[in-house]
Amino acid sequence: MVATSLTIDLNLNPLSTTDDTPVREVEGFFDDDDDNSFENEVDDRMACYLHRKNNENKELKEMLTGLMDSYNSLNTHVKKLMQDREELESSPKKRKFDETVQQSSWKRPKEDLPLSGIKRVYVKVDPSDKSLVVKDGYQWRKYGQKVTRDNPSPRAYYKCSFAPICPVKKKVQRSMEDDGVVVATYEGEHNHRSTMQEAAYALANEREISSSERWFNSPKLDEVLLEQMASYLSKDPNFTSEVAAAIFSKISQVDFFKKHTISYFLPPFKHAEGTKFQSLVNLGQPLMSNKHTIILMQTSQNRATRKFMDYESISQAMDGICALYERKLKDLNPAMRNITYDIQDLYNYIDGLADLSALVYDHSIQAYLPNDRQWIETECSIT
DNA sequence: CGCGTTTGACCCGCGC
DNA sequence: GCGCGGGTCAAACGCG
Repeated sequence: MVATSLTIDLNLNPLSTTDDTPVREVEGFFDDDDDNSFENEVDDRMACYLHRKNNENKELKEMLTGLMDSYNSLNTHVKKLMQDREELESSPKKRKFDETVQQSSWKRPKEDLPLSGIKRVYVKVDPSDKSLVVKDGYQWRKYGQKVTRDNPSPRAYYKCSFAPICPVKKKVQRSMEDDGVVVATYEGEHNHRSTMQEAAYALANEREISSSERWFNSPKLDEVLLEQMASYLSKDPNFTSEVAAAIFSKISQVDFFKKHTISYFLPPFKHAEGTKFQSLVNLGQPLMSNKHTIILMQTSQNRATRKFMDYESISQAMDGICALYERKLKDLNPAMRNITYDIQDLYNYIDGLADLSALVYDHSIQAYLPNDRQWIETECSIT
């Protein structure tokens, strides 16, 4: 399993992580029998590299567990506050009314909600926005609106757009206590994925299948996903837990030997609106002391040869470029068992590309800064 | 023209 | 049985 993962999934060229010499040995080209000391050295480096990745993965898991704990405690606290507030504000006269209507699903006490498959969600909204729309990742069809006796604000009734296949309904009404809060009550469980989950699954599948390379003209799932996450996270506190849970569950499934771990699920992309999402992303920063780097490459004049790769650090990006060059060498010289090259050969390869640039994430300004091929060549010589 | 929203009519359960 | 109130239906409406 380990060996398989290394062979198939690692594009990092671990050999180079501690290699200061400009002369490189192309991976897989040395003979199995003729250089055991070199192999041992490689094994050591592999083990060291894997150990580092393992530790990194542990840190990621700890971070996400911490995130979940923080969220859960905060959620509990908020629920308690809301409950206290409701109890405080209900007068003896009103209490009689509440006791009556509690028999309906709408006024059922929160403690009973989980038991009856009813979930209530408080969502912060713009007080001037009267639309009663709560974005939660699912598509809804409004089928009614009523003014209720206890609340001057109308109550909107929605069915899941997959009805009658999906039985879920929701009611949305502005909170009586706070004009800036709407209360969404959900009945039933969806028997399908949300649009958010669809995007996440598609993204995860795409990543697992295509590894590190993607075409420019592929669907912009990242952007869709990020926009949706940002939107939902900024409006629906419950969705935060779902996203966090989804991320945690996905991370747990990812083989830690694969290089695409947290950077794939929490890429440090800047988002103009998603402040809450941004804060979630920032939680990953201690693990992102490396600068996330995107390599943009066009190997020939044909625009179809455009592609991009992303890496967790500049050095890994440089390794990625070297690995591409080494693959090209291997393709050009299939009969040769050993191929060596020096840094000038690599420069020639870089210069021969139709286009090459690197976008390096700068944490201080939370944006990517472009770098030309001259800069890449310099970095290659350092790495 | 299709699809989602609006809105008045209707249904139903509950309390009196 | 009647009235009340929440929930649902479906025709009308409006928008892209």
